[in-house]
Amino acid sequence: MKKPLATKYDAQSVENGRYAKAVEAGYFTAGDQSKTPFTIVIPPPNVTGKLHLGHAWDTTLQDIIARMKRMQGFDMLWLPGMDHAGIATQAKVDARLKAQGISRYDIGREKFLEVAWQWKHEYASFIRDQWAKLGLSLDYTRERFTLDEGLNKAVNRVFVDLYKAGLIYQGERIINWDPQAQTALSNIEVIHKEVEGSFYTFKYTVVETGESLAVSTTRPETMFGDVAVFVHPEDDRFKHLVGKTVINPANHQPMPILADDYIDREFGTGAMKCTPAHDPNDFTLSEKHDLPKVVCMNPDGTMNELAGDYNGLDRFECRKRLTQRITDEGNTVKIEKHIHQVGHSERTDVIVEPYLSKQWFVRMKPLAQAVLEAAEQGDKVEFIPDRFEGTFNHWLTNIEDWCISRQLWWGHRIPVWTHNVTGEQIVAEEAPADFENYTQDEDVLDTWFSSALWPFSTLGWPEESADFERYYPTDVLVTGYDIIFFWAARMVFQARYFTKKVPFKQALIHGLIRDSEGRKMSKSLGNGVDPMDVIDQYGADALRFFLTTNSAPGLDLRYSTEKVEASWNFINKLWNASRFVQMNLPDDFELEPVGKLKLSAVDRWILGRCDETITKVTQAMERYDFALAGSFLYSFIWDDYCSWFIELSKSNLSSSDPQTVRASRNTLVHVLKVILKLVHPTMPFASEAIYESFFEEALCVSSWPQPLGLIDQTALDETQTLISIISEIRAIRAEYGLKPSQALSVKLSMPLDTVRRDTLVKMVKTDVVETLEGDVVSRAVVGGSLDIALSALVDLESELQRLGKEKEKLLSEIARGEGMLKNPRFVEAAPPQKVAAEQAKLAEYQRQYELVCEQLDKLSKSGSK
RNA sequence: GGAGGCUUAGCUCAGCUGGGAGAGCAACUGCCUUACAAGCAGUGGGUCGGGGGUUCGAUCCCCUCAGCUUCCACCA
Repeated sequence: MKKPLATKYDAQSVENGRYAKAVEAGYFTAGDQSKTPFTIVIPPPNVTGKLHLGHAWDTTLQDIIARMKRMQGFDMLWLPGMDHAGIATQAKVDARLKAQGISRYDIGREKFLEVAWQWKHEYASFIRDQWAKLGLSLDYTRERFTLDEGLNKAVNRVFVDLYKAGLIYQGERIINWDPQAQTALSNIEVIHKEVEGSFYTFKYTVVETGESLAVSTTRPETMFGDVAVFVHPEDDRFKHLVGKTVINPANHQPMPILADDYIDREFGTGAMKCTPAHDPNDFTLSEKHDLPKVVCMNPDGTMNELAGDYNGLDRFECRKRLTQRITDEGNTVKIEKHIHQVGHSERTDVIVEPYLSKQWFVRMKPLAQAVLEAAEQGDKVEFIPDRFEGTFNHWLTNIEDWCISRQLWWGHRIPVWTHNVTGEQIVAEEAPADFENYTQDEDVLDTWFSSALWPFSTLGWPEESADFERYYPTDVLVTGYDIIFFWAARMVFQARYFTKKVPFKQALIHGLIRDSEGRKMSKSLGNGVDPMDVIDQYGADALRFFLTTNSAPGLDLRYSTEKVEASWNFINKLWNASRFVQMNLPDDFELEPVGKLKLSAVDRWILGRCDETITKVTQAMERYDFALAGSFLYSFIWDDYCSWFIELSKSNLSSSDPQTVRASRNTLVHVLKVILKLVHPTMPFASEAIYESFFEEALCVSSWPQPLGLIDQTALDETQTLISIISEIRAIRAEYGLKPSQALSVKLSMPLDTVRRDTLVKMVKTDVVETLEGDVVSRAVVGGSLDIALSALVDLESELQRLGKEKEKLLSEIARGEGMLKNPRFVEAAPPQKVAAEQAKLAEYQRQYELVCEQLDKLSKSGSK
């Protein structure tokens, strides 16, 4: 024995210090060229804060795969890293500066970036601490950051190549503008929320005729940017007005009435104001009709000089005052309540302003098309569950150009330089030699632009890199369905274009973690659970087991303290079972191959169950169905190993035959060893701690278990009979209120070898006799029946009642079985095994039925005596 | 307006390609049996959301209705 196990399972003491040792030993470092590589890149967490339960879930899934693959003999690379999270981090750093009374403009770009890097170092170290507490088997020798030098090279290469291929362009278009962060956003960074607003209808006076035209809007403040009013060309109400002029009630300026069949006659008043610089549809319309594009707001969401009196006023305040003024002037027709979807910034949550602005875009159609075409050829990512492939394809099919420039400082600076004098624009990976004559584009790229390159940029691309050659494409990506669009899809099209491959062969998609009432965990609700608190209380293993065995693939998971506790109980159970085994071994015990020992029936039985478990668990885990694997392990460990095998072994362990003792000890240890290997990926700390109290080698780099193939049906049947007898005796005791301490005598219809007989006596205080005096009660058990003297049970009436019920039940079972087997269409159509199984069941029911009838007969006679 | 998911025991959820409904927790009964009382042994509890269909057979496949939920979408 190597080290005795503590008498109590204490997660803290089991986990503390264990991780650092494994990292130092290099167990998680990839690179063994003799093995087949298996690669996972971590979805890089943002350096904005602490990891939440969602991260814990996501990374635990990856760790389980990594640990299993490593044990299965793969050269496992799990590459860690973090994301600079442009807008989010910049907002955090801004907030930190603000707390010191400084704005980023006070200190300037360079100084600001220093502060941001400082922030990054702090949070990176928090995150590494949390990874360690979770026990993630990451290869830190390859850790990357989305803003590090190598990744910057990759970003520049990609930008320049796409630009040269005409797939990146600069254009003046309507983009989603975040007036708080003062930056452009991509479409998916806009969250649409239902908002109750107003639907304003105002009177526009037609100059030529003096009549008034009613026009509706939800955003009156944009009226300062109006350039026309549109009606449908076929709309009889307005046909006569087309070509005439109306007065905009906001600024009293004249503008034309135009016709376009884009207008929906049914909607609103049928007349629409056109604001090209503040609405994407109006923009399109203005292009078609060659109208000016008038911007009436400043980047910070205040009105500009075009708003006259409202110059400098916040857009919403302007809306209020303008509406009041128009009403005062008698030009308001009506104001109705209106529930509609309004875009909010994902990061700052302010209402996004559609805004005309010059930005950089990625032309998405060709890139998406290439992915879809390759997929049709079968070269595609396998999504698990597969329904997410539909989500993914739908998005790619309906994709819009991607706005990639951000008016931020924290990020990859756009590699475009403009000559200070000539205005010549250079797009290049490196600054021009005479860079002092040029000015680099002030903007940075969307964070997701660099994240999209993560699976290959982290491996050294675009340099010739051994890691890239060996570990790319990666094997599986694990991520939540919420970032399929943001991240997974973008990695796929960038990889398709630049590496001609999918970046990962499989994508394992999981759901979102919710609170115990099914609500999303969020800061505003204050219902978030910090994984570190859970670990402090129950240990990382309990958290990991809970997270990964309590959900179906792709579905959300509700956090539940009770279930974490149940997970803890399970680990505790395993701990105690291990202690039992250890207590029954001599100090100099060395595990022998069990195949050569004098195995008892129960030894062989558990070895057979163990083989089965290895196969089922391995299969489930390879399909990433950890919930199923978990339930197999749970019942094998708790029910088969602890409740039955350990209990049944107690008599063998105290046997007078040294060979029986030896076989029993070795089987206990052998199966425990297998169990520890199988649970290790899910509960690395406790399994490793227990393992090292038995064996020298480190569990995490030991080999995955294989079935022994020693199963023989006889041993299984023999033990099943024993189990059945014990269960029946327990049930009888419970039914008749007999004390467990009260000895019973039973007569069996089948022979029982000495070993099993000893076990029976020891476990249920029951003697096996050849003959019983007086009336007996018979019960069917596996492989035969057992008799007990009626006198021992006292209560004849109860037994008769029970037999009556039993008879009813058996009759209905027999009727069902016969009905099925007499149906020629079942016998012909059903698979032969199924038919055979039904026949066997029927025979067994019939056997039991006869036994019950016999009993009833006998007992009712004796009752009437 | 499109697309997905969910509806199974009091609660939270499993149920793999259709072949007699399961787990954890909760409840009830009895046990300190020296690995574990955070435990052991035993028990009860479900017309698998409603209705139709396919099938010898449906929790599972198809249609339909209802409720909950998520994502996508430019309706002024």
